[in-house]
Amino acid sequence: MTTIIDVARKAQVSKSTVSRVISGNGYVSQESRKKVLEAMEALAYSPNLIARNLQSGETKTIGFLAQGFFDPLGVFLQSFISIAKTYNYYVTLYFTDGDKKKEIEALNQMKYKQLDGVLILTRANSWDVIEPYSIYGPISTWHRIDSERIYSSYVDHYSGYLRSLDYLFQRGYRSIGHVLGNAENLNTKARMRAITDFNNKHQLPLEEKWIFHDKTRLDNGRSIAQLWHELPQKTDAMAFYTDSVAAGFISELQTLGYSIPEDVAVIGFDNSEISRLMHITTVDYSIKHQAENSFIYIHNQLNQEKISERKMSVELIERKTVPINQK
Amino acid sequence: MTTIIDVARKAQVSKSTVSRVISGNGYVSQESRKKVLEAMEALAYSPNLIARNLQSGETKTIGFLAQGFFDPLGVFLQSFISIAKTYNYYVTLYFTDGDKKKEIEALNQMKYKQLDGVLILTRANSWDVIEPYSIYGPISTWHRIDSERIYSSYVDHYSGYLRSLDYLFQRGYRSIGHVLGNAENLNTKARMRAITDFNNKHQLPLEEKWIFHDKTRLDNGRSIAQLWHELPQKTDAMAFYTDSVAAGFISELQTLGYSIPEDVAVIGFDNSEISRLMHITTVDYSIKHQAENSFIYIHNQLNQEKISERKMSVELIERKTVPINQK
DNA sequence: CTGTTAGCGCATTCAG
DNA sequence: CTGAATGCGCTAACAG
Repeated sequence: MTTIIDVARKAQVSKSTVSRVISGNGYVSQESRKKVLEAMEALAYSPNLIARNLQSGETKTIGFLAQGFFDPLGVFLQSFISIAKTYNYYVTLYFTDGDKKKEIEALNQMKYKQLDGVLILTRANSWDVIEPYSIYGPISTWHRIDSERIYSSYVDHYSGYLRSLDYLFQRGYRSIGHVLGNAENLNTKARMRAITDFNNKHQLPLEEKWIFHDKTRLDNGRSIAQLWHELPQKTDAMAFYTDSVAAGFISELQTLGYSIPEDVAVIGFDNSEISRLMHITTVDYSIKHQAENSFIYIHNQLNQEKISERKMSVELIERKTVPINQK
Repeated sequence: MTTIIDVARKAQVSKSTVSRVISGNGYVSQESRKKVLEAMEALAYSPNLIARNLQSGETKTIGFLAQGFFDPLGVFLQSFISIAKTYNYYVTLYFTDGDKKKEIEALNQMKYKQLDGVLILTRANSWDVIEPYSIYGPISTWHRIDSERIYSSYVDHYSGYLRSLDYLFQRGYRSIGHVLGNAENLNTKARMRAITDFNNKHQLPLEEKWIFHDKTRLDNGRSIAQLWHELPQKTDAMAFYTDSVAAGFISELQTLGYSIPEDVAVIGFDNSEISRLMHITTVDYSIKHQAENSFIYIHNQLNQEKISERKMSVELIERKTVPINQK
């Protein structure tokens, strides 16, 4: 392996001079520069970034934590990596499988100086446990949390969900079921408020048994389909907190012999690829921008030059799973 | 930041002793060990991994290169990360967007000592360009290539595809269209051979216009649906090289007013989540095992202790898009 | 069993 | 404009 010293020797200069031409810091005469460049070329020299990292104290890499693979992750990840690359950051992935220890290990990589910052897509530990790690480096997430120390690129799920419900109402649906995420999640709470306000506005009763909590997300809505199937009095529409779960719900109901949307209308959330493929009406809230903002926060904490945040937006995407109600 | 020296000072020993208790190499008396452990605790010391990496010359991280996000990537990635973690490796992701320069940059990270090895899921450059980088570290891929220097965890696409075609034949289909990947890809060539042999065996004519090459993969089969729609004489079945393209094909045909499988039967490949959701009959060839084998190769190149490879298998998954042909 | 010494490869003072 | 010296934090070889 050729090092800076080999280059220096070959170019007949000191290694500091070589270092200067590589980094571009400091003055170097044309002549010296030329000699160094030639020597580098001749020796096929390439810098050892570990050494540079040790010196600078940073690795230019950001950890991306998620429990595992689920649908919106793809879009988020791709946008995140893309913007990170633009600003010369790398992204390393940690799947925790919901294991708290694994998550802590990943968080600790900041302490060990392996990671400059961390993005949490889906967490395993409670925020109280995670928060203290922010002393080792910036942490951001797309979940809605109230914290001074963790950035949240959340969108307004209250109004987003209300948008879905109003749309169902306009199209003639009155008995609406809800599939929400983990009850402790603030996004879920925002949706719960939307449900309450929606029911009050339209004088609809709140049916507790029509609210489902999909805690695991693992079976992608299949179990929810079973529960719906066993419902004595079925809803004529179902609103979901995420497309992949809506997709699994539809898929399973079809297996059980139902037709969608004839037997039940479905509205998703995320506008992910699966919703496009399965013609599911959904809500787009720009995961891309969220990913970018999450990165921007981390970047701005780490660097002097600041990037400005992207604007968020929410949009309803009409497809085929919410026709006008004929019943 | 507290370093090994602070700990040594506090514990009243030399830094080598501290290093010994951390790494577990060499002998340390109970007494010294105890003092060191206490000091570490008291100072909340944690090792700087960059320094360790500089010393060892490796980073324990593997680059995962892909053009961008597409369906089977999720399963592959998850399995890959999972096994990598088991052997204490990290995975950093590089999306090339099909840009050759970006891919080279990523490959160069091995030269810069930032990456110990590289997995290529989908490439941008030709293999001839990629191969020389193997001098900097092990490279593996799931594509089928003939190379001494790049490992290929491919499965036998010839027999896998023949399996699909025989299944279609058994179920009564005689006019079969094919959607294949890039024509230069060896997997594609294997499938072409399967088509030829299949046609010969059953005395079916080879219809060139029924063979489609999906070069981009970007629109997920939508354009193929258009082409099929414009076919003067339509096939009664379509076989695909990957599920996501089959899914897009179905989705687009539905938009055009067709019914699947009534108007055309569809068989996919990969057994990915999307095929399960959309009830697409497909072939499972254990992406998980491929991911594991890809990692195992890299690991074995890098380490003394060898892990043994996983066995591969191919299995047909019957779902709803290939009913018995009634026509 | 332990301390001293010498690097790993590079960047950055500080003189000159 | 350039070289010598120092250090980033840790590991490993070598004496003792």
